[in-house]
Amino acid sequence: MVNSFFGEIVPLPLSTLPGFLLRRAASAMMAELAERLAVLDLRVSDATVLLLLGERGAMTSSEIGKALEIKSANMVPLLNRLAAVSAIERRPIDRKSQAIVLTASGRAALLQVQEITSKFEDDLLGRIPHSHREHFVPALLALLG
Amino acid sequence: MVNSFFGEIVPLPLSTLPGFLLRRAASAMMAELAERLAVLDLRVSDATVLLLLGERGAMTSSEIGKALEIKSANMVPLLNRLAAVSAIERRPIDRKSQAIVLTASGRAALLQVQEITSKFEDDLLGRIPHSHREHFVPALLALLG
DNA sequence: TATTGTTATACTCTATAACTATA
DNA sequence: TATAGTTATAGAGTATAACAATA
Repeated sequence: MVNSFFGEIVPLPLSTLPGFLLRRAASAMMAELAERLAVLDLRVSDATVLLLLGERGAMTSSEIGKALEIKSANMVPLLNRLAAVSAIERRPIDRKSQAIVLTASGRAALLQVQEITSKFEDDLLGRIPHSHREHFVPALLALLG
Repeated sequence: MVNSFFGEIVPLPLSTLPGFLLRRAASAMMAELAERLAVLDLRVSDATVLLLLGERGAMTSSEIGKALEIKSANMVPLLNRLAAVSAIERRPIDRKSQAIVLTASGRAALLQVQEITSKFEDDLLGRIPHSHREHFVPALLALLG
């Protein structure tokens, strides 16, 4: 046995702290989602923008940023990545604002993102026992309330 | 009304996705905890190490890293920060390993950390309606299972 | 005057590679 | 040979400040 100068390593330290568990669960979930989206060469944030545009239709960069809590300065490289693979286009609205719209290729990518994320969300919920499952989303919504 | 070229901004986009909500909730929670711990000039990860040492007693750096899922390379600056404020000491076990132990000052800091985190965890759970509250930790544990 | 989009920059967290000294 | 601790470094997310152009 290695690595036990001071006793056994228990699997989950600080496991009475909901905040600690919440952080761990989110971190593990994000890592798994990132891995699944990697086959599309998309980051989680990239895929989230595609999903948002699919849900809402065309939006400006600042609208996307407000919806997803991404600072406008950080929207620039994100949209540049999506534009670099021709998933989105910037179309002038006036001389100040521009619409971010999905291209045909972007809509095709969105379909794949939707397939991956809906499977992922099913798997995620599926790991929660039935008796607790229906309480999970309401609890998260309450925390965000 | 500003910022609505393309319609109303709804508060929570993609709100049917548990993974998205989990990420948001964890992010908001971490930001709030970081803010509360800032009065002690401690980062969340620093405070977590103090809590772990308080729970387990002396541990090696690699043991702490394994318990908290922190790579050994990233433990170095973390422990350096705690040592810089004299919260911990490195005590040689043999010529290869060293025990990380709380100093008197570290134990005093731990008491303040415990006060802040227990209040924080109470507040966190308190935001979840009674009918869902008891299901929250079991659901998170299931996700981490 | 406030907002949009942008550039530059910096900090935090996390990850890998490589190294030494030792078990 | 495997482990402990360390250094250096890089990627990713996130934050602020400042700016030009426009509403």
